Amino acid sequence: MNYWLMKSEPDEFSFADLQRAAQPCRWDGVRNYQARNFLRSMQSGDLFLFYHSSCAEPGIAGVGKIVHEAYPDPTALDPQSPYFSAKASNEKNPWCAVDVSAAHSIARLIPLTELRQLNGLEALALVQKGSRLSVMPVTAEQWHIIAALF
DNA sequence: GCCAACGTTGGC
DNA sequence: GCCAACGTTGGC
Repeated sequence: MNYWLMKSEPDEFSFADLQRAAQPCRWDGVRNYQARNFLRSMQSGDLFLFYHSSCAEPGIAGVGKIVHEAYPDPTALDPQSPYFSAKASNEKNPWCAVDVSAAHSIARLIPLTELRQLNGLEALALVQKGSRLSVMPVTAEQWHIIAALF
């Protein structure tokens, strides 16, 4: 089983939204090749840290799990979608999505400022200067350091 | 709202 | 293939 971290703007889709959902939710709209490649590596059952970005309190809001591996992202083909991509066609869609559900809630949001202070997370792209990667792997070691705060 | 840093585009 | 210009991300 692998661990991941994925960012979402809570104004768009928050961890609470995922918890409220009756069914698995599609994690779509990823339009960066490096992030896309990580989506493709995901397996059903993997856990991920649900990170809130571009908001008043950036940080980890909860834990989700992957319930369906990567498949072509339909929003890339939808001209009405903000994630529409002229590069994509039915025959050849470079973008993909996964399905996720909430795994468990955590006692409090763990702020980015606190994550930056932890030892052992230096290699995590999230805390590296200038990094904008929205989907990234988390090692078991990194996961346990963070999970100790749940 | 500001701005640093990044990824992408497109001219050459 | 280089690189300047541009658009986007995302913390502050």
